This record gives sequence, structure tokens and C-alpha cells, in this order.
Amino acid sequence: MTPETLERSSKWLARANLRPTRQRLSLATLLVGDGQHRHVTAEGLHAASVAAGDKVSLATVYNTLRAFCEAGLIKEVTVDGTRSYFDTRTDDHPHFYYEEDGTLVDANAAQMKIAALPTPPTGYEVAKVDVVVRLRKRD
Amino acid sequence: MTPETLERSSKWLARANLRPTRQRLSLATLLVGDGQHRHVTAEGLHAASVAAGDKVSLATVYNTLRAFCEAGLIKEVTVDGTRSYFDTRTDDHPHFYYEEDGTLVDANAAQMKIAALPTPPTGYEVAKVDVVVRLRKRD
DNA sequence: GTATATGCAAACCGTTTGCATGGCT
DNA sequence: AGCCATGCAAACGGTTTGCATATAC
Repeated sequence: MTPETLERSSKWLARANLRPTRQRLSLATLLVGDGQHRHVTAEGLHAASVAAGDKVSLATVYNTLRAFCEAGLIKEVTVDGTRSYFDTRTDDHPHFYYEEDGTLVDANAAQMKIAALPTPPTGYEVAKVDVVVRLRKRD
Repeated sequence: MTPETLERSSKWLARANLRPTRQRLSLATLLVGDGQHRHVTAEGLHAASVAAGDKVSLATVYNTLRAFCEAGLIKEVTVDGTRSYFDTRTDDHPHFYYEEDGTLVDANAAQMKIAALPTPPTGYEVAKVDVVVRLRKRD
């Protein structure tokens, strides 16, 4: 791990006033260590941390992902009823979901033009707009 | 129940070559008996069937909703990781999701203009585009 | 008569929680 | 020292499944 990787992860945690514990640093590094955006599931992130040689319990992965979420560092994306996905990019943007293997990736937001949004009922405001483009293999 | 209600439900099942059992007719009637579109959860539909005096087991509600889905009579909508929603309207259209109570309703599709969609990667085609506008109470 | 649908209860699986231990400041 | 994070295992809740019974055709 390069020094920049560690520093980026530390600052990311510091930004949200989260104590830089070994486990959080490990997960933060896996999430944003290289400055790229990522979409992970709890199981997937846990597997990655084990593969990286860091010992983090599955429960801690869940608790930590939730903590990151509440701190606004990541966002949950609902695309599959059976799994939760977390996105390191926190602004509203469209996603591609590969039905074949359950992979989630960012779609090019610039290509997505929502000219008009349905008017929210009175008394309500838009919290978030989720756009998921589900993809299947072309035959 | 009016005769039209029963006939509509029967034809709806017949359209998909599904045997008109008592349970299926009951659920079909609750879903499309009045010709309106509906968004239900398995638990909600089960409660409705019990309230209507029809005895249908929860397992059968699940199996039946799945069967209706596979037959193309309804579509599953993923908006909440903890529950599955089913929509009697089967074309792509935007939804309003009330975070406060988990209600799902159709948004006015005419007001929703997607001028451009992100280009799918080569080898893949768009299976479905889910648009969920999450609403929160305005303070 | 044969294939299929139903009901029950148990299994399932991702996620959450209680509580004792350990680490950060 | 005090508060907070971690880990384990048990609990949880929605959904699925195996199997015996009942129903449609």
C-alpha cells in the first residue's frame, strides 16, 4: 500500500469524524484507497478484506458500512431485493445493473438526460431519484 | 363481487394459461378485479385476502405472485431491500416511493421525460429501466 | 386418472443485535 | 479512565422449499 493510499483513507474517515481503527482503515482503503468509485455488497467487501489479509468480522463490515452511510461517506443503492449495495459516489446518478451476475456499475451520467421529473405530491419533496438500467446479455 | 369483476379476473388468469383455482381467483380479483392498477407486497395481499374472507396461505400468496410474475401478468419492483413489491402494470414507468410509510404508487409517466439513456455496453441490451422517485415529507 | 396447486412447518439467507472484550483518545 | 468499536453467536424477518393432501382438467 502506498503512503497516498493510507492518507486518502485516513482523511476520508477524518472527514466524518470516524475513529481510524484498524478495521475501518482496512475497509476504507478497500473502498476509496485508489481514489476510484466502487459498488460493493457487505459479503463482497468482507471477502475482499479477508483476501487482503485483514481480519474483519462480517458483523463489523455490516456495522461499518452502516456507519459510513450515516456519516454520508457512501450511499446505499437498492437494486436487488436480496442484497444491499453500497456506492462510494454519493450524488444522484444512474446505474447499470448486470442481471447475469449481479454486478453494479455507474452509467455515464452525462448521457442520461431527465428533461422533466414527475411533480411530487404537495407536502412532499424529492429525497432521491434512483435510476437503474437493468442489462441482459444480447443473444 | 359483481359479475364483471369475476369475469375480468378469470380472463386475466386465462390469458396466461393459469388454472382458475379458488385461491388464484381470489388474489386475481384483489389485484385487478376493478380494473385499476395496484402495487402490493406479499404480506399486504395476504392480509387483504384474509380481510376479504378468502382463506389463502401466505406461502400460496408468495407462490402465486411468483407464478403471475413468470406469466408476465405482473412485475416485481425493487424499491426496498426488505420487501418485494408487485405491480399490476407491466410496462416501464416511474414510481413514487413514500419513505415515511413504504407506499408505492405510479408517477405520471407523461411528466417523465428521459431524453437520452446511457449507452449499454456492447453485447448487452436494456432489459428494464427502473425509475424510483423517493419522497420525504416536506418540513 | 394425472398433473398441478395448496398448506403447513421447517429451512434459508442476508442482515441485525446483545453482550462481553478490546482499542482509541 | 471512559467511551466507543469489535467479534461472536444467537435472533430476526421476509421468502423459499419439501412433502403430504386436495383440486382442476
